[in-house]
Amino acid sequence: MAIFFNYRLSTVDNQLISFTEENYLKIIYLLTERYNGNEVSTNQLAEHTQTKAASVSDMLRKLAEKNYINYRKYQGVTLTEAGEQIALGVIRKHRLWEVFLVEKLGFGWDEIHDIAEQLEHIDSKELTKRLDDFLENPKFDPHGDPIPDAKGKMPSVSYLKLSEIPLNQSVVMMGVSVHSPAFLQHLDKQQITLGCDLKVLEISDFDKSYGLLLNNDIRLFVSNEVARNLLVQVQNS
Amino acid sequence: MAIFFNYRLSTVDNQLISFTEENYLKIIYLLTERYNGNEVSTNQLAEHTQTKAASVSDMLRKLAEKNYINYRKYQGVTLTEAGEQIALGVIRKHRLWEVFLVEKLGFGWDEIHDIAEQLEHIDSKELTKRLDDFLENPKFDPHGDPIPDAKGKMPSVSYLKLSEIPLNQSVVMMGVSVHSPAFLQHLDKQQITLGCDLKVLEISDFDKSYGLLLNNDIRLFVSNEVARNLLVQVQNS
DNA sequence: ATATATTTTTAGGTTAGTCTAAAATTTTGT
DNA sequence: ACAAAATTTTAGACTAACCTAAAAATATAT
Repeated sequence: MAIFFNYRLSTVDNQLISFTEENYLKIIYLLTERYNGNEVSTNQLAEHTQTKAASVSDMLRKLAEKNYINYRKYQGVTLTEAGEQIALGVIRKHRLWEVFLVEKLGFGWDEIHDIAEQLEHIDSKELTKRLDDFLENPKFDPHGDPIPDAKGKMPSVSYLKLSEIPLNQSVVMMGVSVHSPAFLQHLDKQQITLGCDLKVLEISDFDKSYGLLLNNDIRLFVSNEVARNLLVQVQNS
Repeated sequence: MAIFFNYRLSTVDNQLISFTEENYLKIIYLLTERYNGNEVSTNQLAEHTQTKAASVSDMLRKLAEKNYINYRKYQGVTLTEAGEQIALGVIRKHRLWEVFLVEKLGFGWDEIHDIAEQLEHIDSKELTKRLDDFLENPKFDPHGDPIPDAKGKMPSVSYLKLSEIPLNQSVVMMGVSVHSPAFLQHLDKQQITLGCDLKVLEISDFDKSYGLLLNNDIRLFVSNEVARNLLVQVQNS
């Protein structure tokens, strides 16, 4: 009765949990967050897990049995406290490894997602702790996403979309709501980086694109789609 | 037909290969090395994979079909060139991550094995390359084992057991042939570390234990078993 | 040299996580 | 408000990797 190395003990309840289960819980957390706490649907999960709805249904039954999710048939799911703790543990590891990849190994922010998807499942409390210290306890990952703390608490952030900011209001770029390499590389090309200063000077009547002032210096236009996926904060005095 | 994340493309032949298959190939490599190129038996593999002989037989059939091993029923196995390349890739990652854990995160050499067993399966050529550079291209891991190069070549080393060294011959401690935490901690307590100087002053008639001079300074006795598992090299002039 | 012991393989079964096809439920549009 | 469309679940199958029990092959010991 060998215990496979893709099974590990959850820190929450000492049950065995697999890579696959961890992945589902992580995705449920992120989708719940994205849709303001609403239930996540089977089809959404199928899309994000790259499987079929039927497979998701099976897994939801299993996760519900283990009390990681609240599940009423046909009504979508939310995480229980136990499920959320597991999800946050995985997300913490994912984001810490992303910091490692960028800060220590010199990867670009567009290259790290797939590697972090693997590293997030490495199971060692001590490793996570030491990695966190080695990185000097970062609070945000290279995309500006907050890193949950060791106790399983996600810091709350209050970012706004650039598209919601009034004209001529100076803001700081804090994050992105899309992580695709194409989007991130597109930002790189225009030197839009985390921490840069942005000001919306105009919104074009023609195509709703945004005329920006970057770092009080450079004028450029970005598409409406870009503006909706840039997360910013008003200058803290 | 989702492709699981515990399957990845082998660099050798573009076939899909699982964690489990990688593990078998790694273990076959290490056992073949330990027993001077002799075939590895089903029972040996069962012991090291923590499974039953019947399960090993199944896997051997599968690995033989994929041409990773040379397998004649009842006669044990050796690796093919393709199998060896995969094994060396895994061992390279294992040993690089061990260096990382000790040199960058401050783990003890007795604490790293289980974590490296997980990290060795992370699949990213670029990550391995950058990690290697970050660690300044180490040639040996924290136990003194040589690290295969990126081309899949294992450096040859010529270590001798301390138990094979003539009396009063000064040698340098280069490695250990057992990696158990208990053994490594035992060495720590006596300050026997990689790179230290050793000289056998006497072998006790009473219990065949070894009287040593450590760093031309400290006298101590170690058991015969310890002496047989210390790998050393005669001072290179 | 042959009987006995050991090792290895085969046969038949289990579980996790996937699939397709069909049935059940919910949502949408008029 | 009900028919049609969309979503979700169930039923039945498949594969990888494991298991136990039994059969086959090899090694050992007198």
